[in-house]
Amino acid sequence: MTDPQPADGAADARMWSRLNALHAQVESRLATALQRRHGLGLSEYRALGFLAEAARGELRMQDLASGLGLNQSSVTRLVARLNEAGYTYRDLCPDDRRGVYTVITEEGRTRRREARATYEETLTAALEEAAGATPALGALIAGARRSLG
Amino acid sequence: MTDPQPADGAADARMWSRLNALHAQVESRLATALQRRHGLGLSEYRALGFLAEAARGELRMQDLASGLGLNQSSVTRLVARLNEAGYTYRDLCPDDRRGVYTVITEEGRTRRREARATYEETLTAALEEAAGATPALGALIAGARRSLG
DNA sequence: CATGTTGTTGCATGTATGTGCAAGCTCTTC
DNA sequence: GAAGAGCTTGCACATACATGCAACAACATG
Repeated sequence: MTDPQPADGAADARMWSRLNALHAQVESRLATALQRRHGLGLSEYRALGFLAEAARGELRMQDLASGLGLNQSSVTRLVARLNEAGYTYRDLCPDDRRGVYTVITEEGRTRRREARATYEETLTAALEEAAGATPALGALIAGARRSLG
Repeated sequence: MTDPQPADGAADARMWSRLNALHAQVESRLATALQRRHGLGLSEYRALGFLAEAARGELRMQDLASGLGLNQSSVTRLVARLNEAGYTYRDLCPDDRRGVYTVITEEGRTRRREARATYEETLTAALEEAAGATPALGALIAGARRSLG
């Protein structure tokens, strides 16, 4: 089929600008809610999520980095914060002593479970609000739910 | 009409995660391209865009801040960088001496015009690539172009 | 084999930048 | 003046980039 809306630089820029505004607004609300209600940063919450869903609750730094879209040094410090909070601990890789596993603790799982409710409620509310405020965004969000939900 | 994909926390979270990955990847490519080819940060490029399209090429700090999604202090420093580069200059508000206008210079407009090509090409390329790599993202991007382009 | 060489991988650390928050300064308004 | 608005500055933090170190891998040489 022919593309009904072919790629166009200026149009893409306008579209991306809108998407950007939506992204910034939603992420900001998520960050504020998590920080205020659970003392967790957004990257920290997402890291706990990845760990909680990984096999045996552990991941190597590198896998965490790619999952979070952060670079390796950021993850080093992120995990240091999680360790200090008691949500994770380090475990050496037995077969490759260069490797380090970060393992989520029970306390970490609990924290994540609690925060998850906040995250999902805030997210849905923020999306609904944005959709209500701007019809075009409403269409976009509905489409995203259809294709990515 | 009934909503074909009603709001659902877990589904929204999955959707947002995907959107997030797309956002991070595209923004990162834009930032790298602008920095390497024009020595401009993403916020700086966007600030030049807002200024270039504003009436008389000038905006108050506050308006710039809300347009960029940054707070006042960040804009103070952002504008300081643009001023140092010669892309903007300050102009006092004649009727309210608390206010400060940031005005784009000819050099700033030129820089922005040059960088705009890079920005739009990189953006379209990144979107096409993401769309090609993940069918669901392709559908989302097509939908976004339809509703926001 | 054993050993040395070279290059790569996984992570940590130093440094710089961009940003947010809170306090402060100047100016306006009442 | 007192209160508030607009902007700047001091400080703290999260992140990116460059570098360093230790462990591994592949290969050559004896």
